[in-house]
Amino acid sequence: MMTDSKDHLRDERREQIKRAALKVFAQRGLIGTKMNMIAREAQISDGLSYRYFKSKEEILTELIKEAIEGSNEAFALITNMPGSPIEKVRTLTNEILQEDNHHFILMQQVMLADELPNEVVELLKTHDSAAMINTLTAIIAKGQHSGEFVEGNPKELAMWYLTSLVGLMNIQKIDIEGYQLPDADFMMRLIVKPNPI
Amino acid sequence: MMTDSKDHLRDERREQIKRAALKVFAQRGLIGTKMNMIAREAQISDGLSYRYFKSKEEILTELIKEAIEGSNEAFALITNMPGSPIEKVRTLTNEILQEDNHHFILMQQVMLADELPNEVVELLKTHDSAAMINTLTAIIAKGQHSGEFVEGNPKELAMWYLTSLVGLMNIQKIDIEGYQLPDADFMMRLIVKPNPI
Amino acid sequence: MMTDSKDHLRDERREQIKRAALKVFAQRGLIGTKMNMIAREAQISDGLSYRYFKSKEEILTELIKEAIEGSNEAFALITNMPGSPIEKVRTLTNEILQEDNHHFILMQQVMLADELPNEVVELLKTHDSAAMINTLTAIIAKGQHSGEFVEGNPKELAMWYLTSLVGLMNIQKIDIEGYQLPDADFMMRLIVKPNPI
Amino acid sequence: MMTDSKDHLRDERREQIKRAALKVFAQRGLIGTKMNMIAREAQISDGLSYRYFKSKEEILTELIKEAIEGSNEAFALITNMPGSPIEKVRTLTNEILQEDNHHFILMQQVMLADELPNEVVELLKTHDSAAMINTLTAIIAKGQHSGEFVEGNPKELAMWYLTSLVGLMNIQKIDIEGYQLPDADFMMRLIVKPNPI
DNA sequence: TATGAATGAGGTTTCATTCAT
DNA sequence: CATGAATGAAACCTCATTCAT
Repeated sequence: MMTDSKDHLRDERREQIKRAALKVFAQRGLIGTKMNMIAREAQISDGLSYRYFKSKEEILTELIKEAIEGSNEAFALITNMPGSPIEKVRTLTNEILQEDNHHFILMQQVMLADELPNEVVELLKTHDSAAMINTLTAIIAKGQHSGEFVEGNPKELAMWYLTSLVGLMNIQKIDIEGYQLPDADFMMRLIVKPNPI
Repeated sequence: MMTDSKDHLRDERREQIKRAALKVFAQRGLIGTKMNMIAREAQISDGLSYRYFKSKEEILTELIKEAIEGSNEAFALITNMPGSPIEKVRTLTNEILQEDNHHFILMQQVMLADELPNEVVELLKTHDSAAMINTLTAIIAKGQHSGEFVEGNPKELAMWYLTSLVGLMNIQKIDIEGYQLPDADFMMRLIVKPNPI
Repeated sequence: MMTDSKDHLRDERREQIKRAALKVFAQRGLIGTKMNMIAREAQISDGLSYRYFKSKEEILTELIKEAIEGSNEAFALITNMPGSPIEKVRTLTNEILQEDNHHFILMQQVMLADELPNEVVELLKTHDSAAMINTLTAIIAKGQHSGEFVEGNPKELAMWYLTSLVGLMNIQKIDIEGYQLPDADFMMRLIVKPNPI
Repeated sequence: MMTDSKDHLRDERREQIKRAALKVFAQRGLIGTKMNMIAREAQISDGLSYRYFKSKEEILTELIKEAIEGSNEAFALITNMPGSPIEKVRTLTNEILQEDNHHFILMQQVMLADELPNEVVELLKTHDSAAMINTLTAIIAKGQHSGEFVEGNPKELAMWYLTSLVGLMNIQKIDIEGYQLPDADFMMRLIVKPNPI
């Protein structure tokens, strides 16, 4: 039907705008991102975004919804996957350390911001960053039992590991000659017990 | 004397405003920081900052000047101090991991920003973030020779270590129940060769 | 009595401030004049003017009152003085062309301004710049009869002469190397019939 | 073509804003002119000027550029034109005494101002108000030789004549019932030797 | 639907006025 | 009385949003 085609086109546009917005939000921050930057990145005119989104706020809200979903999925994945704690942490780490993973940066910016749209605040309650930490805490505790992970308060280890990882993602935006992200095993040295030879 | 007392008061005020501004800049970013936030944080009226600083830009510029000096000092310190590479890295790490160390966060924001005041751009040329990395690279290379540090491209290790550390500082602003920064030795697991038992 | 001495001191201060204000108003215009400029010119602190005048507006109002009085006096003088029309115009011209005659410049600025304090507006009604022109018109008409002045509509001649003169006063503020005001006889060439030889 | 039409519209708007600004600057002075006055005069919203000019300063700078060009042209004109000194001065005088000639008033305000944008200061160096005076001085000297002009220091005569003329332009803004500018020959009485009969 | 010009609320800065010392 | 630091309303400027084409 006609409508389907129309809807399809409309969805394409929305995705195009969201992709552009995510990139700019991640690079410039929530306030540093101007609507005309999003428009330029999406190669559309200044006014067009408003046919697809009510406001800058709405774009942000949708992006955060996706980010939360992505994050929840990532944690569901490692909760449910088979394998040793080390393998689970490696999977999670690789998930986060993707070159084009802007969602985690966005989440971080959102958590740092203080004046958020109400709807975003509501969304964040469904996310409970503590849940992420608790999941990882459980895995680490298990790994400690099996002797794979270093000793220490598992919750603290989880928080330190996650914040290091997310911080690293954030910092990668700085333009340093020849910089590339480390691989998962480098970061995992923080919590994995060294191989006794 | 009168003059001394006046000058003293003036300097106190300037410091008060800079302290407030540093805190807000670190939390909200360069653009996200509004002058009225600085004023509120410093508990003064909106207009008063302008008796002490020509503009928001001038406040930022002074803060960055201090941040660069602090960073340069930290690296000079570990370059000149006696001791093993491990001890040097531990000193540097502790220097960075101070609860109230907003300067590194500010530096990071400055390096991420795209439209900086000219004077700040000039200042940054005197800083050369590469210098920081090179200093650490040399120490790591030496530590690799003496077997203290893990193998791998020393420059890459330096960059990864520094960005993890700075990212961690940045992320600590997020309000997580019971979160405190890790100590130096936790982070140093990233590059220090484990003690063979 | 004590009070007399106090009042005397108070009046001195008021004069000092008014002198300073007149100078600055004439140089910088009504809006261009900042209260701190007046204070600096009067060599007093920023706040002190407010012990002697309710506001910037009040200072201006008093200055204009004086300017109007001065202008009225000048015209009364030439109306009543004995002598030929030429001598009367010369007296008036010299009155205006005084190096330190800021009052005429102030009057002009006031007449150009559009947002004036109400009280000033009231004052201006007592001045009626037309009165000045009418006085001069009468003198010129008389001088035309006696053959001293050039032909033409006497009112127009009066307006042109006065505006040239006042404009000249205004322009003298421009810093031109070696500039000094012309004397009365130069300006009077505009309306005085040349001496037949 | 599309682009041409767009550019054309843009230029029209810029001209509209400049016209409005010139009128207001001439009437209210550099500091007395508020952006909202320009907007109201141009019948546009407060923010729109900023799509066409970076700042109030830029508007002023462009206007001054034009004023300087106009002034330079006027003096080039009389330098190069054939004719007697009297005819040259008449041409110049008529050039200045145009009802809608706000440029000379603007120039005067600029020369009176004390805090000018840097670029304007640079521009003024290309203008050298002394050049204007020197040009006129030369013409007057020549006219004195041929007996057309009155005796006296030609440079002084030039300065007095010009300042009277410009001051007159400035003063015309005052709203006097039935006032109109004099013609060139009236003003030229200041320096032209009277016709002996 | 798509454009980009236009609007106006909000952030930055200035300065008349007040107030603690 | 005198000072100059402090205040806050108003001016300059930016940018999210609307609207004419």
